[in-house]
Amino acid sequence: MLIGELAERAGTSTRTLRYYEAHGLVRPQRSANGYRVYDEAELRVVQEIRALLDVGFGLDDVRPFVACLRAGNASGDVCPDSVLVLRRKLAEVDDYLGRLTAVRQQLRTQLTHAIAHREETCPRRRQSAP
Amino acid sequence: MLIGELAERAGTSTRTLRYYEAHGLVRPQRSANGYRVYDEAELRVVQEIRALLDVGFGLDDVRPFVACLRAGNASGDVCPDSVLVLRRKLAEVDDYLGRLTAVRQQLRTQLTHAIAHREETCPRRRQSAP
DNA sequence: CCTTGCCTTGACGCTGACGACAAGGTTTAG
DNA sequence: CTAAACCTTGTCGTCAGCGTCAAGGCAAGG
Repeated sequence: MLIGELAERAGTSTRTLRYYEAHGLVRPQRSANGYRVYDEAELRVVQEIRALLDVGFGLDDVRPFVACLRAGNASGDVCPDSVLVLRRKLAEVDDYLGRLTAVRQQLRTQLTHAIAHREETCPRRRQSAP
Repeated sequence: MLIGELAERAGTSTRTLRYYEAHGLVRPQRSANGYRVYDEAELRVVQEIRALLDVGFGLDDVRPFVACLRAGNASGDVCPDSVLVLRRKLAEVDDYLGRLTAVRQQLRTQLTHAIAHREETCPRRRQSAP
């Protein structure tokens, strides 16, 4: 399988696949003319990468999952290193959820405050709300 | 007040203040020698900008709030344009909260799945958990 | 032979909010 | 006279995950 086919089957671009390779996540063979040749297993790997990136992982976070897949596991998350990353990410998400909730609360407070002061002076505002 | 003093009082850098000016958020006068001269009101403006950026706003979002302050209002969020931005941001935050919650759920699922398959083959793993 | 359609490496662009420098002018204190 | 401590504009670097040319090689069909 050449890079174009893999890109299409994985729903990405060739640029993306070369980028992953440059970062050590995908290792194709090379044919005599220098073309990248991928085997079927790499499709799984690329799909795993895409799924994790979509969820908010970085390329560095993805490495253990790829290694886990390459080690012959059916899914990339059953290895200890992957679990560590999963735990860390879950903690990050929880933390971010907390801060985002606080932000949301502040926004609501500001909104109610703003609406309570609707009648105050505003720039170029002459119409009054019914 | 010169740029250094404002930066210190606002808890930012001079670079930041020049950046805000380049983006039309702060308008200092100039003294004879070309130095930027800020009046007291600009401190409030800069503080408003910082507060909003901390909460996740972009510089473009901040503009209506600054205009509102300049229009003589005690706080920057009481003007209609500011309220629009607040509403939009609240919606964005809500949306992001939803997706983040879904991600969190997926992470938890993956974790339990991974732990359930602890005994499977993993790269360089010889010790068994007690 | 020529075109089409793959593939290769290399290098710049993008987004946002600045940090970090460079090279120089001004003012004040000693 | 000079050093210190301000200030000015300008430009490049940062982080991430690519998009987007550019310039060229290789293979197959007409």
